[in-house]
Amino acid sequence: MSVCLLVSEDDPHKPIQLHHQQPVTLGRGPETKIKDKKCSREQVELRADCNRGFITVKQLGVNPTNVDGVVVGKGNQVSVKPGQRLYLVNQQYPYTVRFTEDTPTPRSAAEKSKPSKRAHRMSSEGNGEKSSEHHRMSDDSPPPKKTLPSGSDKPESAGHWSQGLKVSMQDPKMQVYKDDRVVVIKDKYPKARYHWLVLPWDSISSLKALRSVHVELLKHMQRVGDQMLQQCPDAHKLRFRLGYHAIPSMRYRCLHPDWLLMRGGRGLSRMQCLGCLFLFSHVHLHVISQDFDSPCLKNKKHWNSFTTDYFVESRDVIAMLEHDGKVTVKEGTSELLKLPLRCHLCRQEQPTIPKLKEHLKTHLPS
DNA sequence: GTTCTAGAAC
DNA sequence: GTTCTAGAAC
Repeated sequence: MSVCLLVSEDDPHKPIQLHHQQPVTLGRGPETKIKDKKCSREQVELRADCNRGFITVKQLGVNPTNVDGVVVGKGNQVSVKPGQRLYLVNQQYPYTVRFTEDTPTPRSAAEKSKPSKRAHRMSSEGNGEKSSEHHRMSDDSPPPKKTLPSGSDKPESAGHWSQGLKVSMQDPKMQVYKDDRVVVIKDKYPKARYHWLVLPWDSISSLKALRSVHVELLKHMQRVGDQMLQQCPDAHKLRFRLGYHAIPSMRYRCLHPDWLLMRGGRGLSRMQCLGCLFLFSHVHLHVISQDFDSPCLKNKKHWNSFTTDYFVESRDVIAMLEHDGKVTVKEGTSELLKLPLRCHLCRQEQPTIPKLKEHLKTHLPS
């Protein structure tokens, strides 16, 4: 496993080593050589995710900690990746993070005993939870733990400012399946009788970001999707499709409560907060029954995103990746969302959504 | 008058 | 992504 180094930019002291998922509190003191009273002795809590290559920074002190000029805010938490600059307090004391291969430095007892493997969760978030080790699907798990609906896991604090896909995927109540690589959740707004999302723990921002190295993961996602059908009581009478939206639809929206303060007049839109952007941009496989019998299917965009080439079959994505090493999305794909409403089964055009819904009933299995 | 959509706001 | 709503369509 790699290690994380926090490198001081202006008054160089030895880089501070952060171990995977071990919280470290930093502030005024001999370790940073910061004497500025504006900086609390416990200014920030840092936690590195050495597998994914970022750290989370929680501001503990009263005065502002910044990441690239954006205020974190007391009690809030953001992620910092290599290339970003963390200012401990008041735009001063810049640090960057670097991930390097393991050094001979003695490792913690917790880490010594285990082989290097991926972690199975995103960084922990939230309201001052001290440790999530007990319910993290941890590195030292015996062979991939595969579970169907698990009520036993302790819910992880969702964090007061983030919501959406990431929270759903980490909330055990939402999970219908999980293993060491993926988690399956029910879509919060299902567009059919059965609508699951298969999400990799490793965040991939969009189809564009996929490369050959992802082939195995995508094949696994498809297998897991197929597994969902096998345990679906209506699988024999409903048709299903497994695929991706050509352009990711899960929007990332900054939900920091003090977003206005963070903007600091820099014109940062709610859609551009780096911490949130990272958390919300996430490729997901739709496993959806073809009845489209759902009150959540409300408009043309919903319909066309599942019934035109905007919806790319999982096997096509995998084939493209194997053949070309990447996935290309045809120009004009977003225009497909505006096409007239056409029944996916008999191709009959329907004037409105309510009429389409009436029509779909004629195709439902008796 | 009601139904429905598209676009803005979130 | 959802919700809200003005105004188009009927």
